[in-house]
Amino acid sequence: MKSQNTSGENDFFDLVYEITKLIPHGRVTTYGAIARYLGSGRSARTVGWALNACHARPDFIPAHRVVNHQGLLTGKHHFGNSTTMEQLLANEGIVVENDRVVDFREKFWDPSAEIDPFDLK
DNA sequence: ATTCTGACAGCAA
DNA sequence: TTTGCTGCCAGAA
Repeated sequence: MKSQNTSGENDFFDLVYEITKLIPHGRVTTYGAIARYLGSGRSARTVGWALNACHARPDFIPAHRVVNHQGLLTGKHHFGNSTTMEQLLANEGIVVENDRVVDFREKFWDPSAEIDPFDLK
């Protein structure tokens, strides 16, 4: 049965959306980090698949803050124009050089490490 | 129902 | 070191 979760939705997709919306302004994370936080670990592809459907969501999903583990804007092509994602990141102070987030490691925001249980309640 | 693809990531050679 | 294959989950044909 589908039990309701106090943190949000139980659906993998919705979970991805929730986490993505929790990404701080000016920070980025990776598909694998989200998947890992969800407990799936290697289901990073599903995270990307969920974000692919984020446009179908009424809520704004800052999917531009989600990149692959290299810091590459692999999904930029899904923002309509290839430059939209880069523009959004640049708007947040994130410098994108050659489709890659500059100082990605500094900008990286790991949900499983940064989110405290107190912040979730 | 089966097969393939997809905004990834990890591991083997 | 780089390259390639496999695993993962969900949806479309």
